[in-house]
Amino acid sequence: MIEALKQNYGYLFEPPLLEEISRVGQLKKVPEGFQLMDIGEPIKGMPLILEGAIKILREDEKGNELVLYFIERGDTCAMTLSCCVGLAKSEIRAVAETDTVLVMVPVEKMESWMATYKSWRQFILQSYHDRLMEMLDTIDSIAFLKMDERLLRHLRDKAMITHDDVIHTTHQDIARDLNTSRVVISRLLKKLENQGKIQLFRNSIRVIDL
Amino acid sequence: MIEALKQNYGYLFEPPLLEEISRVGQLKKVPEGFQLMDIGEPIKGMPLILEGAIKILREDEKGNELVLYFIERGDTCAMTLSCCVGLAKSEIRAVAETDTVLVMVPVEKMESWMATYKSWRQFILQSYHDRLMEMLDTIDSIAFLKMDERLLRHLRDKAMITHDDVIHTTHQDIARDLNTSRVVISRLLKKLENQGKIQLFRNSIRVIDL
DNA sequence: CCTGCCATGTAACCTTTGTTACCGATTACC
DNA sequence: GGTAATCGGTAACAAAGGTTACATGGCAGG
Repeated sequence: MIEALKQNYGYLFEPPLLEEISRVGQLKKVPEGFQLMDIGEPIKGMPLILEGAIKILREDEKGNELVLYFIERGDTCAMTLSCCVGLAKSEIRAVAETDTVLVMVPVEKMESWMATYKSWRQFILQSYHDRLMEMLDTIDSIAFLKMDERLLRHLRDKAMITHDDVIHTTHQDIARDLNTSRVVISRLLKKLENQGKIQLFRNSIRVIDL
Repeated sequence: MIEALKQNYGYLFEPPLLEEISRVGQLKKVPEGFQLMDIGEPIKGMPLILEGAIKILREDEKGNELVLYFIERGDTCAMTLSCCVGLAKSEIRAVAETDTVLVMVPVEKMESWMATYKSWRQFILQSYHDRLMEMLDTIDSIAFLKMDERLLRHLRDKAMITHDDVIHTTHQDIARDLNTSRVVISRLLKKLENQGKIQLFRNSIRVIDL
């Protein structure tokens, strides 16, 4: 584990911190689709991603969902940090977007490392910053964009995250991610295909206009 | 200034920190409507609010606006913190919602106080947490609610912030805050009035259903 | 007191998005 | 191979929200 940590976080953390992380952290490998955390669940630990990507979702009382953003290798989930400060239950759902390897760090360490390690402090602040900016992006999308542009943006994000211009998904799944209906997504996808921006297949979509 | 600081932040900060703030901070009184910060502007300092309230807005390239949230006495703007970490320019606009008194702290102090004062560290983390939660609220509103519910929520927020169930504003202003058109707002306000939830006057609205 | 601006109300119409229904094609599974 | 479930295309319609246009009435400033 220490090697993988060094590889992904070596440029961020000083050696003693890396060592501490590898001592108290718990390595976890999860398959695509695995739910790492749900709304209302108590926060057990804080994830440091070594490989893969995680999709962060919000849900309302009626079960409507919305993707907030993705986190990738080198990232952590600021929402988790955040919950350690205030209430101890999660406000979001986290689902592995691809097969993912991560280290879970117990939440108790957070505060103490904040005092001890400057690099940890900076990492936490940087994470908060990154997540706030992603939230702003999300707000921009849903507040200012029409569904077709949101859809294209979502497809680009997914292509980016998986490092693959072919996205393996269904119209129904996309509809859930964007909190709309399958029919709307099919309609708009067909339009985007006619505009030459994507290419449609059964169970997959190629993004041309990246 | 030190008295006002003590009154609003005394329960948060230890005396030496309060003293440092009052030494390096700059007291500022601004009238309602005053623009404290704009998008793209470099961040000069970090505001600690002593009295009043500030409206935080987002704008896209086409000039469409959207209110993100309000900050009040005892709050600071995490977006400002955030910008100190990454880029030094603001992603948001800040406008005084009421007459407001605040202390501007130079951004250089942020990092050093983080190492020195535990209470500062906790305050910063708590602020980040609060702001993330407000952003989640905003996302919930625009993603899951219809315009009439968003409108009612906005009116309640404004009433809360000003501690007054009579809101002094115009339909046009509300439309700008919610990124929609005046006609839509007038239509929905009339509907809310017919439902007995509000009462309409020229240049003001009384919120009944708080 | 007159004039012009601003705030509001309302009608008519259009666009975008959501809903329901039904179809054929593909795939998984027995 | 047959059958049920899933996936995607499409039509028809409904609802929400955005746009344009115009009327009324208050109010400020001359």
